[in-house]
Amino acid sequence: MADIAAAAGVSPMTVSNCFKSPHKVHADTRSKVMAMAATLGYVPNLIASNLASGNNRTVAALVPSLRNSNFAKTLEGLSDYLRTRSYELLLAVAEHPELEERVVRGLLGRRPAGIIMTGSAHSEETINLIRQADVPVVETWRDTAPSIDMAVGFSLFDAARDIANMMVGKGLQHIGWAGYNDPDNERYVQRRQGFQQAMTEAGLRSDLLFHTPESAGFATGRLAIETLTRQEPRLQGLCCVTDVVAAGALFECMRRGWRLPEQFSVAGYGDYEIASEVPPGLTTVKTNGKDIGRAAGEMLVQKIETGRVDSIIRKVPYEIIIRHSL
Amino acid sequence: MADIAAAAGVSPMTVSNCFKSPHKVHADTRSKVMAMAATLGYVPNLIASNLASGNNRTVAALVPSLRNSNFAKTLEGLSDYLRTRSYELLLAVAEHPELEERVVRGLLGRRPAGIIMTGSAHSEETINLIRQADVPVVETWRDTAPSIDMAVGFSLFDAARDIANMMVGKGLQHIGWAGYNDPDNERYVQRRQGFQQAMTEAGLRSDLLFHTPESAGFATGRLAIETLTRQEPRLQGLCCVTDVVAAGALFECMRRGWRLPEQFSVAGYGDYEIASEVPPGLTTVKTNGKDIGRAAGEMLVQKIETGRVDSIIRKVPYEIIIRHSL
DNA sequence: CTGAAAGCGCTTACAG
DNA sequence: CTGAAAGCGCTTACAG
Repeated sequence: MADIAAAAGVSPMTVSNCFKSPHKVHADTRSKVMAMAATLGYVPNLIASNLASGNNRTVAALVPSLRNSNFAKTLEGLSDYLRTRSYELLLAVAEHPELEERVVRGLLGRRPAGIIMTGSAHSEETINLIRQADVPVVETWRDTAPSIDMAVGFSLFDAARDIANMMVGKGLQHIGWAGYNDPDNERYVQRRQGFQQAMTEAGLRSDLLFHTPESAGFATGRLAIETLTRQEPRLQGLCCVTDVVAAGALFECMRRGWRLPEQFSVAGYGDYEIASEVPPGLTTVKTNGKDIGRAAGEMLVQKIETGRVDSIIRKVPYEIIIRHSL
Repeated sequence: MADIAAAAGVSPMTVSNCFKSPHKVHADTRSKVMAMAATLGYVPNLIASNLASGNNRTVAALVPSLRNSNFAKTLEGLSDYLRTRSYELLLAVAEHPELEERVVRGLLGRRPAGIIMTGSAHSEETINLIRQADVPVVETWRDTAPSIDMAVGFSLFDAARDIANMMVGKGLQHIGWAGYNDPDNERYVQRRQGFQQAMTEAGLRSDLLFHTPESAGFATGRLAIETLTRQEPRLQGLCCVTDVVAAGALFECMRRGWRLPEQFSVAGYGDYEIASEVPPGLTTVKTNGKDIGRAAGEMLVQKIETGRVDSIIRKVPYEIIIRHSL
């Protein structure tokens, strides 16, 4: 900045004003300064600006994984919104909860204006660390009382119960669950509980459960059919924790030559792209990750800029998409 | 920092040393300072540190999309590596090339120690902007001469030619291509050209091409079969720009009751999870996005810290995975 | 081993 | 409309 001030024959203060409050400076000097800045390829140093002004237009996001397309969509929705508000995104991926504290410490050191957290249970230390930093936080994919500050999402429990109820409504009597067995992941636990609730309410067995680690992906659906049909040969349908698992189940049905939905029913979760393309089309819960990301950005920026927010919890709708697997 | 210096009865300089060069300070004063820091919940302000020391442990990454699982994997590999080296990741998603310059300006303002760019053609302005900033840059998913500084990837052309050659080797005479028609995306163009090269070398038609926008996803495979079989009823195989397209083609084959590979062959690209699960198993090119991300991180950090790098271009291997679709 | 001085590149709050 | 002074929270390069 000093360079361009010298080159343009003005004070650094005037250069600063050209960028921050252009109306405060005479058009002639402004154009001289801007021309100089352009030829020197000057880009204002935002970190010096942050330090001096005390406001940092960056938002930190903590996600457990980028593989998960829900989180990828959330991040895209967030990123799109932040760009419109000229905030930058500082991203940290912490697969293991043990890494979390160290990672959060790294983020906090950059003094972000706000933090977005996604999924997973958070440790006591992490939560304390963030509380002490006294920075706005929104937890995504959550509609229950936020553990720190704000939350945005929908009830995973309700969504799973709704689609399981659809299976009950079709008259199925023997319905299994194919899920992932990560106990740290409360989102998976909530879905399974929603399924079980629906079964219990209908007076059906709620213990036809099959779980694998999340890494199994498509294979989970196949293995669930193999295992649960041995356990209950009258099995008529499978309710799945994600569309990936459901697609795996559908592939297994194809291999076995089962006709859907006459001989067997499958329900998914997520409405991923594959849901509409895999024959015969997957009936599933549509969850809008991008909307969650945008809503999280809106809440966070509102809190950062005004100090308050309309509501501590924001709900984003989900819907059941009916196709032909059920 | 001043607070904890006062509370511990030492100078700010000593507090700074406790964090940066713990060996330089007496164990007793150090433990007193650290205890004070812990009770006050002090996290060093890295942005002030950056400004004073002139080195900023953050790396900026520019990606066109997070939906693309190749890029998500690259980012994960990069993020994992950067964490081990205590660098933070500043992420920007710029779908449209027009946004690129503005986004890059935002990143540069944060004075990152290095930049990772992914995919897409970059505009002249963007390239000049980055050159002027004089910061190390690695372009990923590219094995040709870097447009700015360094590159890591493999030949998308070679990989596509190799798998197309496998189809030729099976004796197929009428082979089509199903791709995406984004001319800005040189990665898609290179794959199509690899396919065409193989066809030309084998003396076969290289003009059985079908394209849709990338957003069509699975549908592209289905539409390609519908369109190309009308154009060439003897069509025996389809070479696809990604596994998603190939899976869409496979679903269409199932709907038509075609047996693979006897009646029809399909080749994919990417070895996504779906490739191994969709019946009858997709023969495809395995590309390791995570390795590319890690290699990009290694090159960049080496350049940042030593000022030089072993090689300006690094190749990451790909391989053909043989299953039953071909 | 400890700390006083100067400065990183900006901005805030003024005075002219 | 323009700019001199002081300061953001650290670090560098020293002196003690």
